[in-house]
Amino acid sequence: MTTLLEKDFSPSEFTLFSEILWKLGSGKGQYNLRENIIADIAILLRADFAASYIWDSTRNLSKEGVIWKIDPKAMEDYEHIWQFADPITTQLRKLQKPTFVNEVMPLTDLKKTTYYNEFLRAYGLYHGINVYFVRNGMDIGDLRIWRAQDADMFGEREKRILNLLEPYFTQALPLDLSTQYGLTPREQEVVYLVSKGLSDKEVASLLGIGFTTLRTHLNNSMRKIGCNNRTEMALLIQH
Amino acid sequence: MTTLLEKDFSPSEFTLFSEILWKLGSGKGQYNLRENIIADIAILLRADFAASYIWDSTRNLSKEGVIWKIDPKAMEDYEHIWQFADPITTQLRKLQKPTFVNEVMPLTDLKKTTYYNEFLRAYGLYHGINVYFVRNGMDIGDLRIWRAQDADMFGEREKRILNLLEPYFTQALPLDLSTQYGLTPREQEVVYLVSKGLSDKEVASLLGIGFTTLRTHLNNSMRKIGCNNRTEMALLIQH
DNA sequence: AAAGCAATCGTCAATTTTGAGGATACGAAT
DNA sequence: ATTCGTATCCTCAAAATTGACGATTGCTTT
Repeated sequence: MTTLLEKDFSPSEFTLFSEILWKLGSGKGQYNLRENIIADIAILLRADFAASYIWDSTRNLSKEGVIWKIDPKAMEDYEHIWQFADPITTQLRKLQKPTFVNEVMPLTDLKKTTYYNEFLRAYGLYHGINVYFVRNGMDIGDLRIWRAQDADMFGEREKRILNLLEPYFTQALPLDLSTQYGLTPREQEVVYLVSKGLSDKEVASLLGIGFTTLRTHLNNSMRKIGCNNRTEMALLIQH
Repeated sequence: MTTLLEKDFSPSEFTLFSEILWKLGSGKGQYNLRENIIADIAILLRADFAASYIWDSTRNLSKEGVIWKIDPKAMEDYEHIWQFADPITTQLRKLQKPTFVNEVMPLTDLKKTTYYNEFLRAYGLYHGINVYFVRNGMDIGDLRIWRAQDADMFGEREKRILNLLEPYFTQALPLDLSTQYGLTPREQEVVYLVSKGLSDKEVASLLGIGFTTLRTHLNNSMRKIGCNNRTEMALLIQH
């Protein structure tokens, strides 16, 4: 484990760091963990913008974006258009450790790309540091942190922090029920609600579908996940 | 939340602190959390001895002791004899915040007691700092940290650390099913196994009791705990 | 046009879980 | 000696869960 330096944190940053570790520990496997933590991470890294995606290896694309101080339109644009012309993410992902964007492509080269001129620059994303989390060979989420043009570049401090947090994230990020078990969107909703302790009838009425439909989804889900009963499933999903 | 000072930690202590927060978060509700964490806490507080008990308010005594570098005989003596002649614990518990032993009784006074001369001194427990964790008005566990006679007294550093950790502990320590819900020993076993995802039949055969007996225990437990179904119970127990 | 997938609804039967009673035996406490 | 709590077992019934099928619709991909 990388050792942080004492000067890496101000007292309030130290508290923030404690809170992040707490959230990563106690929110382990929690569905909206990335939403809950992205702002803290960004502030701790003294960043101006932050995003987090999950890589869907079956469809070869980034999905389920979570953003902080980034224009929601940017996320939409990225998910629909720009990720397919993104010249840096593929390489950054391969490294599987905190990496500056300029380590995989010098800024001078990046500036020549349409991706930079029409996407990154348009939304003020200038200095970048990314990290991709992998568990059992499966991508389970990433962090893409940016600073504005007038800010300093990210430095070793930010790498040290992300290195330290990396194993915590890797353990804490929830399974992606879609890519891990091949659950359809509807099946995921069903599994999520059942795993909260609701009865079949309650879930069916919550989702506004028939009881028999719910039973079909739940049967298929349990078979895919490989659980013998709903309690096992709840423990697996909620950790 | 108390803010730690940068100088409170060496780099390795900082790492240790991170690990403690991680354990408190990820081991939330875990049965043997105190065993898992007491050594880390003691080392972080630069202590020589450490113990942790749970207060049973129905019987008015400390139980389920967990110790670090303390003679097991000391724990036995304390649980059976000395806790009933302990002049400091009651007062320390009332304060419900990290407190030095000499804040509730000056060392000169303490030294006049049999408790000191025949118990504390016999086992080398000289400078003490205690903290008692309370959730929903229920005692859920404590920390009793000691240094030897030749060591320095605990100081504000240790108070700051314990103050910071206090809310984490309060959330992380498991419920005591006996004192919190009045579960009998057998009911606790049943609840624990059912909450692991086992079926009624499996639990019955594991415990070597009849199915109907198990059903009785489980019915009584669920009523006492106030859960609507076993999934809810599993989530509550296992977090 | 055909095949495949997701979401919906259905039946039928077996199994498990939950609820509401009551009963006996044993040991500890009053 | 009686009460109390714990553990054990019982019946009967209702409700919920699980398993194994099939079937339709609409949408996407080939």
